[in-house]
Amino acid sequence: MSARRTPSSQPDGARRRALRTYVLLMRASEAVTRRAHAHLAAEGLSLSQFAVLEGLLHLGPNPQRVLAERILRSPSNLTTVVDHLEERGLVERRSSKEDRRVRLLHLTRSGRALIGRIFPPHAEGLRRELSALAGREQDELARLCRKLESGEQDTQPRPQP
Amino acid sequence: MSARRTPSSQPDGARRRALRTYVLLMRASEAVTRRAHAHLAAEGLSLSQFAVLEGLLHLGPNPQRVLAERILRSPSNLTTVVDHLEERGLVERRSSKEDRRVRLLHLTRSGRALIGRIFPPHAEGLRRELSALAGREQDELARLCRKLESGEQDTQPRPQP
DNA sequence: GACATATAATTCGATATCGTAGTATTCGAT
DNA sequence: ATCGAATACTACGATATCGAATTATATGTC
Repeated sequence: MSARRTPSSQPDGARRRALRTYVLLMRASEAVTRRAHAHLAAEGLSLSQFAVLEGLLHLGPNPQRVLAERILRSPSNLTTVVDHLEERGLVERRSSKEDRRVRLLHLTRSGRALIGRIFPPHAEGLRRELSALAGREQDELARLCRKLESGEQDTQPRPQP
Repeated sequence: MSARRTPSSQPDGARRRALRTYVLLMRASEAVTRRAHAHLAAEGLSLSQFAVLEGLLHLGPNPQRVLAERILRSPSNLTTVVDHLEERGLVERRSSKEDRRVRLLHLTRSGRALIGRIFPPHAEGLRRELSALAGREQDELARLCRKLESGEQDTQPRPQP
């Protein structure tokens, strides 16, 4: 490969564009997150607490590690979050018989009732937020986000001067 | 009830699409953020501390309120973050003469040196992250994110049964 | 079977983060 | 000039969040 594909040697323009795109990505995700989760305060649930309950609702009982990965938080954070959920009687830790290192998280009856009650309006709120985009735009956004997350980059690591 | 514009009565499909799009949006923004800010640990800077320094570098001295809005954090959080930056001698609070409620934040000499040193490689790291997308794709992502942030929604607030 | 390594969860210490309440100051209406 | 509302910041208490170290258990190698 030799033919330059773009009128390159504009690393500065590329940086500016990347910076602008990144700022907008952050603002969008934070704005949607805040608006979509405003209703949680009324239940005394944090975002992470809600996400754990939601995960258990849709995945069934699972080790904390799995939930941590799903909600993009560290294992030590999950310990804290689950402590609080357990104090409120919304989840239970049960030791796994197959692997005794693992504590399987279960929804209690009351936890299931809570998340069952608040998840549908939550999903509706997200639908309303995302309705700023047409269906095709949402799909395009999803496609671009997948590429960004997987992070297949430009392999050339910049020429060292 | 009038002419239906889409083969509607598929609120569930719309919800599922919104949920999927939202999850991917969050995963992309968190993945890029984590990778792009990994270098901050070496400087002992948190993401917010870095963002405040960066804001001061590019905006000049400003009230904490302005920085708080810029980095999407609460005023009370800014107090904490600035406390730590001030302890390290990276920023200074100076009372404004025009409005004595305001504490203008300034970079100190050492703060300016630090952010001046680490910002360029940071911008380069972001460029590399975003290079997973072509320039036009970045612009399209930016456009979609702007629409999402401003949040012009479907005005119809769902029929109340 | 013993042992090094890997994994799941916890503990600990530090900072982040928010909401509420409080203080100082400014602004607007009278 | 005064007073009520708004604004900028801080104080405080609670939870979130992380990284590093720790404990318990599992797994692979010899």
